[in-house]
Amino acid sequence: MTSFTIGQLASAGGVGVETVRYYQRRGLLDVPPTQQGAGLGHTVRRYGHDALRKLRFIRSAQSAGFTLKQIHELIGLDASEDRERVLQLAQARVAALDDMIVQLTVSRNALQALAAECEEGGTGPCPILTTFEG
Amino acid sequence: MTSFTIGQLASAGGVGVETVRYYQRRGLLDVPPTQQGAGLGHTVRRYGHDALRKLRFIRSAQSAGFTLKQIHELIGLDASEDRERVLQLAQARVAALDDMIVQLTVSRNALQALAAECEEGGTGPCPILTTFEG
DNA sequence: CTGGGGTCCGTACCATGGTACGGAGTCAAG
DNA sequence: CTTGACTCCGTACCATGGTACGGACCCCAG
Repeated sequence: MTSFTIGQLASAGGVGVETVRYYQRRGLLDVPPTQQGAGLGHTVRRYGHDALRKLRFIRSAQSAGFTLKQIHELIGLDASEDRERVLQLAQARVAALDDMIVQLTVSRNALQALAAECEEGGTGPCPILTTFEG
Repeated sequence: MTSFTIGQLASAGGVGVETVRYYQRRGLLDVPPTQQGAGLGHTVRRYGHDALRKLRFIRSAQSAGFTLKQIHELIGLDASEDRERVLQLAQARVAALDDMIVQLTVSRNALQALAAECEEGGTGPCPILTTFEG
């Protein structure tokens, strides 16, 4: 399959059609021209692998904590010469991710302690509020 | 200081006054009675350490990825006998946090690789889109 | 006794990231 | 040649987590 309809693109990217259209509105994905000349009177838009790559990139970058706005910038920066800016964004995000990872790990351990206490203990309340102190 | 005004409570908790009021609307924090009998005609509400503890709990639980809705439930569960439910919530969140930590770590490393490539490399574009493939 | 700063309360507004809806068109199968 | 699935497009709506605004009140300092 060398090209997709929007529905195929969406499911290949693991999102809904409406989400693809939303990304188009946000300028994250291109809206390809309708194919009208090629023999059959298509009015449907068709997407190539580049679109799928971009869509997957968006999802990955999102899971790295970039906002759609930042992803928009990243896409513009891809294939640009502005290594400074890319470096800046990447480093800032690495630092933010490091902080988040530490924070989440702390929380995770606190919660696990709570779970352990809650599991083995006899009756009476679990001290949820105190879980996050200290 | 044995009691706070809303402004003092807010800044002790590291949030804005409006945020405290928002939490009250959501049912996460109690709205104390106005103190009218005690000599002076206060119409201002006063908050104790319990309120501050709860506020701090909310912020911590938020950073553990709980939504305000879930935090609402957690507060209700604190001091309850429903160890089952607490355990369930805690374990689910630990699992979710483990996933997130893994995911963020992957992203972090990908970004650091991008940064490294972008830093040392000569001229030409940084391959941002390909950073998140594989 | 006049400010200025705080509180109280309701209501409105905001950004983010979607999700849903409705009408119109098109295409392929039965 | 109809039916069902899909597309196109604009517009509306949603949840989450706040933030801002405006009028009224109150208290303390100058």
